[in-house]
Amino acid sequence: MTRTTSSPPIGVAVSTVIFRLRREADDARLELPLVRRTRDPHEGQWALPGGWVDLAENLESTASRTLAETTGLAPSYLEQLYAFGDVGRSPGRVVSIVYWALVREDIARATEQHNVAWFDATALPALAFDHNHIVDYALWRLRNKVGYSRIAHGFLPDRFTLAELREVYEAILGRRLDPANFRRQVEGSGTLIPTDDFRTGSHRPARLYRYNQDVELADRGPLPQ
Amino acid sequence: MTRTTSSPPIGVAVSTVIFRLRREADDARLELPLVRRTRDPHEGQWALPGGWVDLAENLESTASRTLAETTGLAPSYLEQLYAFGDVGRSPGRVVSIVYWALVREDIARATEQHNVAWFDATALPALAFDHNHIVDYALWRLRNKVGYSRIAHGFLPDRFTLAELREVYEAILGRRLDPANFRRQVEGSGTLIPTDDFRTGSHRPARLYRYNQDVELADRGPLPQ
DNA sequence: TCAAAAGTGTTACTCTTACACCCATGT
DNA sequence: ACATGGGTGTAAGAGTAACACTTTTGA
Repeated sequence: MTRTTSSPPIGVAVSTVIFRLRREADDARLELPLVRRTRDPHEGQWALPGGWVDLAENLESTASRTLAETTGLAPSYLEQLYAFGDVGRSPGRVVSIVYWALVREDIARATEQHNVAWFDATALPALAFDHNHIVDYALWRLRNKVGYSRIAHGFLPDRFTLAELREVYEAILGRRLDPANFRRQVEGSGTLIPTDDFRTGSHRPARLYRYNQDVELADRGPLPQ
Repeated sequence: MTRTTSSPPIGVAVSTVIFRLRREADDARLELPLVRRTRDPHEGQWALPGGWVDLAENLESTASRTLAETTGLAPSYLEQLYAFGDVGRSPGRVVSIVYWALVREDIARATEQHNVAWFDATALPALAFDHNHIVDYALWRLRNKVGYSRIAHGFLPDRFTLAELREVYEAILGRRLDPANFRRQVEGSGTLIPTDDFRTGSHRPARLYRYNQDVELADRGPLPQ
């Protein structure tokens, strides 16, 4: 198990699937940013943002850095997704550690960079490498995780109404939820703290809630790192 | 995002947490094989089996290979656990893609290799690198996964009694389960097919069951790769 | 016939789901 | 006043957990 440094090295890269929630007239949908490749392989095609891992940079730091470079934002949630390293997935043997992230910004901020565009996460074009596959897996993980953890709040500001929170769940899960039952479940979980303020809108004002920071509950296990 | 091949390369390794079930008088417990390191760093300490990834070898293949070299066995279950790549975890920057596996063998076969020993998974000595942490995470994942998938059968032969299956669950979860309720749950899931044979032992014979291969149910999502 | 595991029955309790209904506000 | 979303009540059904009970074998 000594490292024999003869053959050409394996490239280690990090890519990140970054989700944001785009609110529209009657519903909301998931979007993610893609970068147009300017060189081979797959020149001209859209790909996940990412980059090579610097020798003195942690994997998660690389994900945060490329995320900031692409969107100008800091993630409200960031987690490792999977390490993809099959021999044929890229010329010259590259192992990609893929992360997935949530960002809070709803409207496209100063994110208008060249060669970066946001796409509907459920209707993507043909991407470079195995990136379609990776996005599918990230979507599955997001939908799964929303069921047993509090990540939905990664899309929301500090204070929000129950209807806004429910809208996030509905966008992720792709189906409507009963407002009455949703309220009871989320109130019963103890993860929300009601504030004294209300969001006044077109009809009866709705109470604003914020997160209970103390409750790290059910975030599913010890962090691996 | 071009690969600048100036600095020394990042090493890419695979390690594997291999679980087996050791049956004893009244209960069963989880064990895993460790390898005694013969060089620095951490010479003399116990570590997870693993090795460098060959340039033409898939990550999962590397896990299978090192698993076979260590135990002489083929895994009945093999899944990626996590990619550990923090800067300080090993001298010289190494990214370890860690897998976890189940093997069927109950008794120690011809596994008696030099510098390889099996340890109680819940009472390990101080291991090399961050391997204690990795094992903890693998144990958490195993316990978690047994709740919603069929991996428990990775420890059992083709045909088995419900008591044997329950014993596996009890060893993994670390607590007793009600035989009556366990039977109903597992029978109701439709994953088991009863055979016409019975295991005759010290008391009333117990029916043998086998797996329903058709039901890939609830193995939780699309395979990432 | 007795101990012990195999297997069945029953009940209480929790959680989910569906949906009826009242409340409070802007227009 | 009324439409609309905020918020409460309630009851049926599914799933869980605890435990009493019957069955079948080897010793």
